[in-house]
Amino acid sequence: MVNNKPSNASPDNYAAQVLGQLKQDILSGYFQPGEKLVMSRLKQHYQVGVSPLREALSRLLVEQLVEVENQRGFRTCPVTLAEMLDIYETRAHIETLCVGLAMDKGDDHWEAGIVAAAHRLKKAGSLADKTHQEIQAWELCHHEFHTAIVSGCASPSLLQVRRSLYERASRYRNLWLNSDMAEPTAFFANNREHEALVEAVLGGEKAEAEALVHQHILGPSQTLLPVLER
Amino acid sequence: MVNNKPSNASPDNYAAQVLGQLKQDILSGYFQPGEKLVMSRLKQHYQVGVSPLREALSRLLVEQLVEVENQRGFRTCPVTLAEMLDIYETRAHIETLCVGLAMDKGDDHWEAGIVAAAHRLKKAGSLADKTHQEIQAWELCHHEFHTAIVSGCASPSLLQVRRSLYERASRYRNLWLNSDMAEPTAFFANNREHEALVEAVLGGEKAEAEALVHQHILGPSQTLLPVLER
DNA sequence: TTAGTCAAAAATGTTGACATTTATTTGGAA
DNA sequence: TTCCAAATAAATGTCAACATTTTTGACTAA
Repeated sequence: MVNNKPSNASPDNYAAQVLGQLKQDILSGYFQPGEKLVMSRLKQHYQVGVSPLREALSRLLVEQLVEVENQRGFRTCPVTLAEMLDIYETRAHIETLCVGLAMDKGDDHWEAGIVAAAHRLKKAGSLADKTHQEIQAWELCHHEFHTAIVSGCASPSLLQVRRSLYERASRYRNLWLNSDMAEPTAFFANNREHEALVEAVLGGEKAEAEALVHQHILGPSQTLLPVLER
Repeated sequence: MVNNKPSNASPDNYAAQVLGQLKQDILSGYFQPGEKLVMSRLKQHYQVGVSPLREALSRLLVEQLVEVENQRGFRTCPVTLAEMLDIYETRAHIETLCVGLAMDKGDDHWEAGIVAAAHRLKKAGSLADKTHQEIQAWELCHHEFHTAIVSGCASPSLLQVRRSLYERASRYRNLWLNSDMAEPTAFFANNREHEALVEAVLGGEKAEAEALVHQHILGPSQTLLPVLER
């Protein structure tokens, strides 16, 4: 457990701590799709006992990153083309819904947040010739940009749905980024799309904004196809 | 654990078994909102040990039915007016989205399923003068009716979102049903609404169907207000 | 080479014990 | 009566041990 013994100074018990690590290792591709998660190996790798591991895996079960079979233990969920397409389509619908509601409810403060996030995204530069780490950093900035836009929908339950779907989609994105066929600039939109979206959102052109964001989310799924077809 | 020892004949371990019971007891109101879930008492009540209980509670954590604080254990999530309204609004949006997509994608087989479910709902009769058990049975039939309609959207991830929200909303509905102010006929729509919805869906009137179902889901939330305001 | 059986090894899921933390109670001082 | 500190009781989270189940490997027969 990286010698990070739970104490009063730490708000997380072992289960909560190892959850983050397990999730990261699944989403990043360290554990392969369908891989058996053997307790003895996890114990060694994460330096934590069976009970906290089982608790963390129980949470990942609900988040659909692992599956379990009685007496046969846990394994990472498989990845499939059908699921990837489904997740991306659902994400596009949800994002569109969020943007529309945000535009209905948003105020000046919300608009300022968008402008700031758009600025940061622009400063994050182009994706050409970036390392894997840099691409992940860029994507974080990109995600925060979109999060700023949808934050105006002011619906905790809807935003939670959005977060969960984003996470599940990130596994597919990483699977592709880790492959030898990844070309980041083919997946991630250039800055013109972002500017057009900001313009539509701030200009109150709801139908335009919705169409733009729907395509913005759904479009890149086509790029992921090849990694799931072989 | 009702002497139901896990065996090869049973696909569920203790954690999976007690999960169902715990969830039922939270959603039905046996555990009050904000109630501390004390392990020693749960052990006695469910006749199962700490580990399976913690695993089950870890799953309920993700499903937002319980919350946890390190070293202070688990407790049921509070219920709030704001959350109830948010959940119902999100449900209305999601249901509308599902219906719209189902109408885009549905086929004859899907339509037959709707007609059959509508028939069963009609045979389930009126809600006047029904016992608590009978109301729950009616609601199950009602839910299956709506599920038949949305099933045509053919999106597993979107339907999972729908199921999760329905579950969270059911806690609020039960809270109200258990109160001394419940009048079921005030909450549950009469059969005319259902017939109108079926007519719009099967007639391909998408905008009409979407408007009807949106109101159908969102409307009853007003009835729940009083139980959360005191 | 394939299929089946059996034994050994590995893995799973659970329990009771226990160190630690939190909550409650008791007693004393102001 | 209220507040605070200390003691006690209760609760939490984790672990090693272990019964049970599954998997693997070896062997034999066809």
